[in-house]
Amino acid sequence: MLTLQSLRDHRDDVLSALAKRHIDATAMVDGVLSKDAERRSAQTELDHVLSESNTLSRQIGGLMREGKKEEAEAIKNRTAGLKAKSAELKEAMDQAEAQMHALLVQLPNTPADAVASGKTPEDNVETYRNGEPSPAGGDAKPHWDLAKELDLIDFDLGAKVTGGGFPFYKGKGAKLQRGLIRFFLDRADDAGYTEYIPPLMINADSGFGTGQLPDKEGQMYHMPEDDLYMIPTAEVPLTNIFRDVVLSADQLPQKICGFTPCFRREAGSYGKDVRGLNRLHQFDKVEIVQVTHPDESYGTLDTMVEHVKGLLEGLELPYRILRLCGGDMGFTAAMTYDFEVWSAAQERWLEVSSVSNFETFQANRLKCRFKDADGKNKWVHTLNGSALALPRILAALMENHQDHQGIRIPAALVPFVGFDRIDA
RNA sequence: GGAGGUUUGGCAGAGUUGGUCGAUUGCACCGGUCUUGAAAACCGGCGUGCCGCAAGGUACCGGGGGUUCGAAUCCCUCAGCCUCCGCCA
Repeated sequence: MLTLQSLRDHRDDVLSALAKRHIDATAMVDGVLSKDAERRSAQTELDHVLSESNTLSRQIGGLMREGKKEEAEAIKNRTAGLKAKSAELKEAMDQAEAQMHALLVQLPNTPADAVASGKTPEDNVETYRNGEPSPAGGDAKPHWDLAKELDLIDFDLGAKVTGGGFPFYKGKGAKLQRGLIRFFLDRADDAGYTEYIPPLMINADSGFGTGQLPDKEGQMYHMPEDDLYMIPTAEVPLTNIFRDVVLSADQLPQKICGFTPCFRREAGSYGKDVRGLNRLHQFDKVEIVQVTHPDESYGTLDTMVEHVKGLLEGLELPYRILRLCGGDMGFTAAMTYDFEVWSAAQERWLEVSSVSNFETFQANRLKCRFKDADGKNKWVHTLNGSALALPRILAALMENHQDHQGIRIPAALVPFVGFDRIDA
């Protein structure tokens, strides 16, 4: 959530930044500001009334102790009006505050300066490319065919046992999955990230902290009995570690990572984009998260991008990096780099990672601050990235490293999976 | 799931016959005196949000609600933690 302070101090800058998302937030921002002004004036008045009634209460206390009951009673009568008045003002203040908050949570993050204006994925800016997308090879097979022929993944069985989008991985398919997880975790460990195994369900407060709630509850599986949500990404439990926390400056940066399954309802998805491993309700992912000093976050974003590059190069996959334009960026991000791997068999780019800086947007929701050199508590910056999500990587490995006999395992991965080929 | 206990500022830990308690004290931390330097000792400071140019005011003693002129202290409710019992991987 944007900080109230930023709206108060830099209203016009906020509006022009949000314009890069192609939304006109003028009405909402001005609504926030007017509700805020309303709240403040109610509070000022309320504080005066409370001050007066506190004074009277103290007088009554004094008189009671001295046994001057009648004088005390006389003062008591004067408090009734103050009480009614303060209740009224409190109500007005709370209401203005609630209305202000309701508007504020609807505003997406302001894109960073370097983020391009733009509406669609076509407006994203390619910042790096490694390897060239090969032309469609005539006999390159999509991973869903390979998965069946080599008996690595059983989609139908998943559909029977659970439903569409919940595949079974089996045999070498399962081992490949397990090896990839270890490969990603070991690389994160080497890069200094502390590994966590977090809970797979989160409460509503955590959902709010990272921005899934309100409004996006439809994307998460919800257990109404206990009012818990299945995590859509490890970002949620990992980042919420820092909810309601004040860090000391020397505790920054915090670098943590974790492997979890992720659960997404993906309501509204359809068509070829959801074929095979392209879009699942349950998938595995290793997530990296950093909490940094505000001055450091963009440097950190770059190091996280470099980390993911290293993973893809280890897997020998052709990829490109896009800096998302305002219109294509998620609600909570100030800047996002997407990694896409080329699949000749599907003749398209597959998004395999997303690395973002949220600046203070999540910190403000999480109430995560650090104590600065001047002794003041200030918002931290939070960042995260997939490093990496499994299914599309698996798809890309199968599709890019297929030959006529089967699938070749890249050298860097062999120690983790225990074999160097998958053949029929 | 049942019974009981408990929840106070970074930590420890007072305060529950309601009344100058936002809160004693110790530790930690910051500044100063002393010292060649450090330690010790001594002096001072030391929670957070909001309103206010400031002085200052106001709110917060797990969350929410209530009683009262007045609540950390009483009542209701929810949650966390601990102990015992039950059930169970």
